[in-house]
Amino acid sequence: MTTGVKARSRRGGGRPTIADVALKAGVGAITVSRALREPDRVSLELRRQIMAVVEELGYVPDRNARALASARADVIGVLVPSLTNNVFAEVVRGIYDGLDQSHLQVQIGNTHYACNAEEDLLRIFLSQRPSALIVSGIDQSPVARSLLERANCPVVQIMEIGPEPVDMMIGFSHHEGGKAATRHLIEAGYRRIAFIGARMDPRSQRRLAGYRAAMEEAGLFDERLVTTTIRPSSVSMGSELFREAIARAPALDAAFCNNDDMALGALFECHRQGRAVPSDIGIAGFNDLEMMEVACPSVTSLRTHRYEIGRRSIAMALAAIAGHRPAEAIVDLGFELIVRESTKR
Amino acid sequence: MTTGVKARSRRGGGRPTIADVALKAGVGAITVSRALREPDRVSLELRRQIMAVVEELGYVPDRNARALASARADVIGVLVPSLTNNVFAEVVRGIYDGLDQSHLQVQIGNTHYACNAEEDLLRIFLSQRPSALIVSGIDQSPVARSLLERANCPVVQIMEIGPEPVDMMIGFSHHEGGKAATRHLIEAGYRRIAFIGARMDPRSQRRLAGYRAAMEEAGLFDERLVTTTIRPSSVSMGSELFREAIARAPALDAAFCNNDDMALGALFECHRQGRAVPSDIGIAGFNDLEMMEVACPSVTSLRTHRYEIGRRSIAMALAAIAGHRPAEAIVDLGFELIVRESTKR
DNA sequence: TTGTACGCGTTATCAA
DNA sequence: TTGATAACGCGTACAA
Repeated sequence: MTTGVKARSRRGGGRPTIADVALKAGVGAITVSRALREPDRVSLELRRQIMAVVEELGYVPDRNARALASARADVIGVLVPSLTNNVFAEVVRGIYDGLDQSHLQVQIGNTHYACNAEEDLLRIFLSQRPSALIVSGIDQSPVARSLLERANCPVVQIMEIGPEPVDMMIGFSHHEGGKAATRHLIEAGYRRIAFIGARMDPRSQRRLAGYRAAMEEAGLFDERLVTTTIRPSSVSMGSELFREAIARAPALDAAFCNNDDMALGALFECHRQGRAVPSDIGIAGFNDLEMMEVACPSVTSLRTHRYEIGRRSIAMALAAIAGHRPAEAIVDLGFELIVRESTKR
Repeated sequence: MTTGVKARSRRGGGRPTIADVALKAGVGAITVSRALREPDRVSLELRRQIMAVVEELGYVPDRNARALASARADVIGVLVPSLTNNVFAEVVRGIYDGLDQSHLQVQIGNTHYACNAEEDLLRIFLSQRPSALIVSGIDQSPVARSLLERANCPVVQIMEIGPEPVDMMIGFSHHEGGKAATRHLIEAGYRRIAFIGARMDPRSQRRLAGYRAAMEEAGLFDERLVTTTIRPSSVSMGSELFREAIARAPALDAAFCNNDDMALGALFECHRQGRAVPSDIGIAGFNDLEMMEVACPSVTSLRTHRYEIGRRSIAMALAAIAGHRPAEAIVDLGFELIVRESTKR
């Protein structure tokens, strides 16, 4: 017997180990390891032999042992502020799709829009030595940012772009988006255009800033047109804030909502109050969820490429893991204004 | 020196290890380990001493090493068929909330409603030796079921209940739900009640069966009233299938939709076609998403306790991990019919 | 291309 | 209550 392999007695639950496979295949453990991870470096004959034994024994590599030995877990940590928010649900879908047949796994962390939760999750992720990290937004706390900078793995910030990436970035400008939607309402002939926003996380704040810039540019800005809350956004919150907005500014003739759920709520509220959309009130949303197209009337919205962001963020991470730095560290995917019935005055 | 601890040179990235802490605190490595995991078994004095060093060095236990040594990862694997589906997004939210301050982590796997993906993900999860598994539905493939039975950890099946749990179960009867919603439409005076369903996964199939049972019971069943597709459900698909349904059965006077997105799509389509809801057409959905309440008209739906399911499934898993088997292996959370304007004829 | 020796950081076991 | 020793299962470094 030329191999020094021996099957030891087990502490754990009898699962076959690499040593069992090696023994049965008559090769060294390391050859089994290579046959699985870098098949090209093992002769065809041995490889086949090994794979047969792997099948026969139902051998599955132990990820924990692998991670310990290589000081790197085959995990990509993903931090999102919400999973019930359709937008992030689609980002996550893009991430899973972009992963495709990679051997890596995604681990989702939900920060609930709280930066201390973000720091905690980051620490937990880092304790696993992830292969890469994907985080939402660009407003990390100083602590979180410092953790990311010392993460010793590729980092992709998604959904937004800004001047100082930790590493890589892919998203779009929420400020420009807010400005574009507002300008469209102005060009459509609306004048008393309200901003309605819930949650008001940093991205919504920037949309509001874009709205404000466009309104001031046109000499139309009025504080009373802005109605916001930090409470979570939802369809019913859209209805509620629309009622508030009308109370504050009875003459308003349009509403730019910080997302599509809110826009839908505003639309329903208009129905209920007998206000015609778009003739009495124009409505524009943000993100362009699938239902905006089919609503009655259909709702103007700013399409954001969130699925694409998810997909490409993973691609960037995988490339970086493989050692290929992207030509551009910052990718602006932009947005697209989709004009529909709700703003055709 | 009474301790045999020595700090070795590092291959990994210089993170402090338990040996560093032990050395500095003048104790054995195992004592540090215990101080962190079972503080009660370490004297107060040593514990304080150790914790101070932990703080000072910023020591974080390596999860991979811990998992390897204990043959158990502090991970709960969760398998859901979708994340963009609001229902599962809320289940997942409940799961995260139920986890609370537990040291365990959740790892989400998305099966995309495909049972081969379920098997693959199960294998990946099992290769980590998870502390527990939570899986959606009760229709696992024989292979998946066998993997679960040999998983050697608590298993919770969620969203449905059935006769033969792998281990534990929490959910409700989709058959009864479908029956209850349909009976309500019948009692409200509707006769030509269509069933409109997309995706038609096993749970939707059972809703359909419940619909059929109620219709046959009332002598109202007609094949032509059923319109389904395996394509994914969405608001626009609701509109599309409603048009199909009307083409197949022009005299239909109500629609029971297999979920709320579909119901909303049907509602919008009625608006577009000038059909009054609820007088011309009654509409009922399933799940009772938040927006059903605020839609115009508000939409009748069957409220399901999906957040609660997530929350309690984790509680059951945590209890089982701690060795406390529940009194009842099967928990039926039921549902609640919420009657609103859309079916008030 | 293949194998040997050893380290990865922690916990289980058993002894003190 | 505490510690020495030996796993845990695999990958790295280096040698053959």
